[in-house]
Amino acid sequence: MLQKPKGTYDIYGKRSLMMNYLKEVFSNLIDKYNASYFETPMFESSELFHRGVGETTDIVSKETYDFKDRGDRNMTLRPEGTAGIVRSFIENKLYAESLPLKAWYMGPMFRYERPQAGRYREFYQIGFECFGTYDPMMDAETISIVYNFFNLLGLKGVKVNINTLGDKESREMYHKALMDYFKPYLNELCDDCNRRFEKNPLRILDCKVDADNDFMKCAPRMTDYLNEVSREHFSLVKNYLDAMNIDYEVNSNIVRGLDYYTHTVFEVVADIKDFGSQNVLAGGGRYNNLVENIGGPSVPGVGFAIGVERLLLALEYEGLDNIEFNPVDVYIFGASENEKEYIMKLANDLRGNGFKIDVDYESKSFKNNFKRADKLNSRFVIIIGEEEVKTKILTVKNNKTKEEYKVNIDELIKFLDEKLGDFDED
RNA sequence: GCGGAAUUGGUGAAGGGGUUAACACGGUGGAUUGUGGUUCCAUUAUGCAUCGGUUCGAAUCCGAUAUUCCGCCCCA
Repeated sequence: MLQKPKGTYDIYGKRSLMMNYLKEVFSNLIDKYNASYFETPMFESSELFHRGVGETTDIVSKETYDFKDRGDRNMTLRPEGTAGIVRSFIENKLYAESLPLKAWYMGPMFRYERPQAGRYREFYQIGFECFGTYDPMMDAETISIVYNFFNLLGLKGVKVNINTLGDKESREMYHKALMDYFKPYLNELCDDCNRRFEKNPLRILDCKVDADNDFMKCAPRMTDYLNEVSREHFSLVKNYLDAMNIDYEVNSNIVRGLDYYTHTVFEVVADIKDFGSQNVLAGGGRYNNLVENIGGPSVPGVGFAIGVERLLLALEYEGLDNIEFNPVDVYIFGASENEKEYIMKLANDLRGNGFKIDVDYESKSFKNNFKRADKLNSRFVIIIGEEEVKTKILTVKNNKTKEEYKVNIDELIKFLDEKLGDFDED
């Protein structure tokens, strides 16, 4: 049998309800921040990601879906959302408008990885980016959006971990200090860390293999290498988070795997046992050089991305996924084949007036139809027979209370409006 | 990219070489040709991820492949 590609999944049933629900909740929330919705292509020129995400990152060096199109152009399925939004920001010259500009998106991303629970090759992210301000207020606001979103969903035990990478100058100084420090210990470090030493010595700090070594505990700390500007920035971010009563912890091991971050970086983690690394529900940070690196003017940015599948897992784990299909307002069936025309017209009119209608297409038995009405959770059932067509008095049955009403066809819409109101109060 | 475990219907699953693949839920039809949700009856995998091999005989043993899950790496 043909099956879906490894690491992908189909969206239908409860999952589609949940995803629509998440998008709606987020959309409502983010509107309060005056952000606008973006959709950018799922594939872009490969160069964009090489320049944006970073040539040396794992994501670009070994996880992208690359292909040549029929015009022999190098294309890449987007592995994350930020680069595309930045490209759009530059290409549409949005920097010429009044800044800051806030953007949000939700869509599929693609990474060629070994799948696991909460980790797919095609996966969805909800993301946010803000361009045009260096002010730490925006760092704090960005974090607060994720925090508030998760709270809105009812998620408990959400933790915000923050760190600072400092500006370019601080980062280079720290980089050098780490290399100097670890150099003598190179043969004591694990193979992975030996690779990290060249590429990104920061990552050695959160290595699980070497964590117990004594020399790890005395390693130089970022905070000691921050220049005045970086230190001030970070301390203001913390002040603003405090002002909003957001719980956070400074965790100097948060480094992030994307090259573009400067200053604030953060992760929002769930507290679920056996989730392991999948506990990281969202991550983000500030990127003051990215827009320029991609070929735009020097405009700073901050943003985050939420992993939808992981969020869904966390919601399910905490029992916050009790969502059901909206019930049908009215189920209509006929006593015989002869009423089909009448039913088509009636259903069409009612749908046009905003009611959710389903009907019997197969002229099945009464029993069958009532069973179906129950299955659809239909609030009302209307049975059409010769008598009803002739007298224009319809039999409308409340499917919960079993009460039957005789309603003139002209009064039907008013009747349903009133009676359906009762249901909403439950 | 590396290491490990798993895979039986629409779903949850039992069976670990001997011929009708248990049980439960769900689906469909009926008992009940203008009134259902209970109950009862019937039906629902010539099929056990796929392809090969061993065997008189394979869901069961062996091999390869695919997928899923777990750990590592990395990330959302």
